[in-house]
Amino acid sequence: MFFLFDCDNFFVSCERIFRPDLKNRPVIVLSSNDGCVVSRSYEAKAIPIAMGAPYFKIEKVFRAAGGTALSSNFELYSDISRRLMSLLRQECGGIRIYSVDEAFASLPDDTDHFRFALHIRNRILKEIGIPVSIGIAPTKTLCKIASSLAKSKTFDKIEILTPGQSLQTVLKNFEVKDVWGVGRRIAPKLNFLGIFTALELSSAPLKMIRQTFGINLEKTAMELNGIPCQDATTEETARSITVSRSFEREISNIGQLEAIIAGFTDTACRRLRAQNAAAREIAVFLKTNRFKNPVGQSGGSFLIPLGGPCIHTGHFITAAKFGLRQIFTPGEAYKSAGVTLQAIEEISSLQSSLFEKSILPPKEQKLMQVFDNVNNRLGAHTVFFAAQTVSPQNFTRGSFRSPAYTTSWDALPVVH
DNA sequence: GTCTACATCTGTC
DNA sequence: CTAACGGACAGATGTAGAC
Repeated sequence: MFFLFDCDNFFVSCERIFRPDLKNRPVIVLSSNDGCVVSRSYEAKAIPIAMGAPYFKIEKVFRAAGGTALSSNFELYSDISRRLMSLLRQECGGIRIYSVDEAFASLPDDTDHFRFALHIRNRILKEIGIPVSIGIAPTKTLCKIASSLAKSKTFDKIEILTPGQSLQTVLKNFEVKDVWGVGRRIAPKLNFLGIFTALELSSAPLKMIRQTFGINLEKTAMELNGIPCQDATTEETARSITVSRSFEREISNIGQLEAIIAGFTDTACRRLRAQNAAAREIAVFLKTNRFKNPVGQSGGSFLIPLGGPCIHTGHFITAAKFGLRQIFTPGEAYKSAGVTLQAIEEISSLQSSLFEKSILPPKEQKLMQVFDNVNNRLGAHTVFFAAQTVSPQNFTRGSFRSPAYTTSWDALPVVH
């Protein structure tokens, strides 16, 4: 059986650990630039505040209801997430992290599933302070449904789904648009074909589903029938690493963009090395404001090969700047930009190719190791590349950010 | 025509 | 006073150019 551990209102729950005064009150967390609502307490959902709503549109009604809005504090959330995942790893063995607040695990049939789930739920609540819902089922797609049922419970928040009559009833009452893997484009098409519920999708002819929608939806349909198509509770290294931001104000200055791109490249490379991995490509992209000009969106992306696996921030910055110049149009005002590292491999499994130049020169490895060590020990930007002359604070907004409670001594509140 | 590389789209949290 | 709409990931798909 698969288990899905899914935190309730994760970002809001993280904030509440250090702000007990926010309990039982409407609280939301905003995306960067305080743009959109990305996490809502139950009280905020009840107002109602929609997921993804632009803050400026709901601010009035939210404040009138006595709500508290916070800027997102990813340093805090990822630290809480790390603790949570290591607890799960300790309890379940191998886990598959699906997002900051979600992980799958697989457990033998002879365990008492409910009892085990309850044990973990209580441990996380007590030791980390976050409420989690747990969905248990023979496939991951059914786990998703189980966990959404668990969330609507008021007590225990654990749901087990096993094939049989009761599962049929659950699927019959579950809208197909809410099934994992069915999004805003596929749902209407399914509806057009007379498929409105998860049960109808599970009993549709597999061949037709495959021909019309592709292999992924076929797998989804099979998983609804209890046939696992996605295995894997094993951890894997990332296939790609992206760092991107939208800016508070639009930017048309190439020099400024270069510095920002260099900064993105630096954080991407640090994440790359933290996984003991190397990348062979970096892609750069620019975007104009899609809300100002919904048609004729300009910008674009450019992919640059490094000529072999690479871990050296300097090489990536040089490549990224080159890529930026390929897509930059003078006079254009850009609203967001980013870089992504691709063709990633674990360093341990690197094979040297006859046609590639020297694989990871030892000097470079040593240099980056020292670079990372200094920054890890003495603080994030103790040493940095000269190309990177701006910090994110200079071009993004976050007016209501909470302190770095778990990662900085200075941020701890003084208790008298 | 078919293959390949690439940008873009789709879906998820 | 006005304007103000995320970020990260995987994987599929559409298409222009190469063969």
